[in-house]
Amino acid sequence: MTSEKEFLNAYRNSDFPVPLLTVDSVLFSVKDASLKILLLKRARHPHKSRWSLPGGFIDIENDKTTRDTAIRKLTEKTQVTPPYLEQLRTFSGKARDPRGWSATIAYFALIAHQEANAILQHADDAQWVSLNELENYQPLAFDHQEIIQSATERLRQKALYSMLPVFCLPKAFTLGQFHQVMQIILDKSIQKKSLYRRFEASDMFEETGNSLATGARTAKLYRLKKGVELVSFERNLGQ
Amino acid sequence: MTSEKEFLNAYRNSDFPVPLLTVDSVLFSVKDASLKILLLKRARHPHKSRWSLPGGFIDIENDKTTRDTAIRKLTEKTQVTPPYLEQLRTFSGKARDPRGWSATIAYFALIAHQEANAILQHADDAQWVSLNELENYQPLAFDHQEIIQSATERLRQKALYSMLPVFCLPKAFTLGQFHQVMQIILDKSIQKKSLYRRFEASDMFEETGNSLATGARTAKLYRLKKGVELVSFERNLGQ
DNA sequence: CCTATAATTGTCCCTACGACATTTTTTGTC
DNA sequence: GACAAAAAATGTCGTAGGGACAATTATAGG
Repeated sequence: MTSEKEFLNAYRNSDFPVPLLTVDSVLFSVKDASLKILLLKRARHPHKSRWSLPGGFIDIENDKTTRDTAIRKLTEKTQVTPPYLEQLRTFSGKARDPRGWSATIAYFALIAHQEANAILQHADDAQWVSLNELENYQPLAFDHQEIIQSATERLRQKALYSMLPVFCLPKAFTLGQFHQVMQIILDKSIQKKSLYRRFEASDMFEETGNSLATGARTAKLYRLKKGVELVSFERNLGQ
Repeated sequence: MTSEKEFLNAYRNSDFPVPLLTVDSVLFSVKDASLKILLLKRARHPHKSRWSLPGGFIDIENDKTTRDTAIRKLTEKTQVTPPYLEQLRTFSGKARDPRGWSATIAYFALIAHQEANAILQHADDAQWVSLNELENYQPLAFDHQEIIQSATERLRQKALYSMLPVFCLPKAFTLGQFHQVMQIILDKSIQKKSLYRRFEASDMFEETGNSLATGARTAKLYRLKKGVELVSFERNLGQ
């Protein structure tokens, strides 16, 4: 009968074959009136030079959790940490990676493209790709097509019952901008009045005091209140 | 410049330290008027003899995906595959397992306790534990407490906008039983009328033709229609 | 046949969203 | 400086669907 201490001393992780484990993120943003995601051109095998999601292996020394991995990989490219990041789910299987049985923990994130544009502007191995133009980037690496599909569904679902899309806007934004972003993400028209009612009911925002000339009459600017949680509503928007 | 083929031939998974990867499931059922989960007493190190969720390592040879792993581990104990199984999320980190950096892909499942009782009856290392009595089983192995917490929240949330709890009932069931199960899971009273309206609107069920004497008037028995999907409603139930 | 009890159905209320009209505010033009 | 244009912001009313609870049935057991 061995003690737990003895057991742990004798334990070798690699005594049997283990799956590969990675982390990948779908970073969403709204730009030029369409919903886009960040894609990177793979510099290495496998699937070299295919387009892929930002991600990679866990750094066991430095990543406390896979959330850290996701943030680290996103920050490498954008230089900023996205204001919203949530785990989607894990995709696994024998066939999804030619190196062998693997699993990837997928995250999805939102950011205002203005805040993530620094280097991306001139990189030809990193690009904001509209979901409608994904077909021009096929085949994507691994099962990233499926991950993107799944993340998009989740984003749309959440947009129906929360204010999630504000994280695609800059720190200060107008209701009009929010309305637009919401419509772009959901890909359908939304009643302004319904949205504004929720906006106020959520109690997540405050006026900055300034306003913005969007063309005609100026619009009040709002920002997230400090430390608020994302509120969920009891009903979904829209038809 | 190496080709992908050459790269793959040279590739060794274990050239750098990798995390442990496991799969764990929270199997829910309703029994004796309370929501219970299946716990197993660990037979081995680490955390030997603590109570834990059913789960374990992926069998790279035989599991096509982690869903297979979850089912395999659940079936070992209950001899039946649960009628509902969904991925929750992955829990990871340096500290959650004394063997080292690890991740577990958590699933949650529902089953009618009547259908999973065969062996469990007399096993003293497997037990249906009410969520209210979890404190008597502490400390649970690893971070299983947190996983259970998270799974319970998800189950409750889904119960508010779907018929999910029917999977805790036998193949044929009455509306009264469904109402009870719903109330037990949500831990609050639910309007019968609202539930029945949804039940019909979902169009997921059909009468079996039989009825059941529950005491006074007999109640019609229903069953899931073949091949239906779980319907989601636009609003949440209840205050 | 009568009664108790649970199953099932009926009604009316209330809330939050949909549709769309109206008013307000600002910029720019002549 | 008055007016037109356009988006911002607000008002109003209809409606769907859940909440509350009352009313009606169907059975088992005397």
